[in-house]
Amino acid sequence: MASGGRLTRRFYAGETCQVAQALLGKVLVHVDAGVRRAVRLVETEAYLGPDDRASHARFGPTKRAAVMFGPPGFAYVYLIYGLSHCLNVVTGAEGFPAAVLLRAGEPVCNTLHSSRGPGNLCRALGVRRELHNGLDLTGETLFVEDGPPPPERIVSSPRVNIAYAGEWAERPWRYFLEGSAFVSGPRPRRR
DNA sequence: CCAAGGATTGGC
DNA sequence: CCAATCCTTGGA
Repeated sequence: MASGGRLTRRFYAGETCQVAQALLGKVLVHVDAGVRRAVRLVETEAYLGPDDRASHARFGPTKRAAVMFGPPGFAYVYLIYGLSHCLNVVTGAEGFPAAVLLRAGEPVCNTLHSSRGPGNLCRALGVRRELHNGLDLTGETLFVEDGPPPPERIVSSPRVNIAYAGEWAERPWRYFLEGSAFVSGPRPRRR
């Protein structure tokens, strides 16, 4: 596909951990009332399947998590701690609940705020649950643009703030670009 | 119906 | 370190 074009549903339908890594270096865009707000993604996390004890899908297709059970390429946006919105992209096959949490990006254009951390990333782009949850990411409002592979090395680590998930907390399903100053939380040297 | 707690953040 | 703040979930 042409570099710079929007990612297709086929892209999001891929295996979740691969999609999480493939999103790094790509550009997340929100066309906000005609204003293009964008960041280059530098940190993601995979939430994989109904058995993942860290995933919102662990309780089944509840009202909140229903989007994760739907087709790939849609936005799952939720409110956490009554304060922060978090943006995920639904991945994998329809019926299998999986998503990639977009945790941080480096500012590209018209950002409203720091984009370091999942709540901040949403604030930077003007993404909110009431506006964007369930939105089709192959549309023209909120989408990710394809591009060349990032020059930085991709590093993995356990996911952040999911200690409650028992042994699932150990899975190295957090991915980020090594050396990026825009990555949130703990930054291991390498893996 | 009610209690508990969270895929976070920013301030002390 | 810890409170903010509200929504979601599970259990009575």
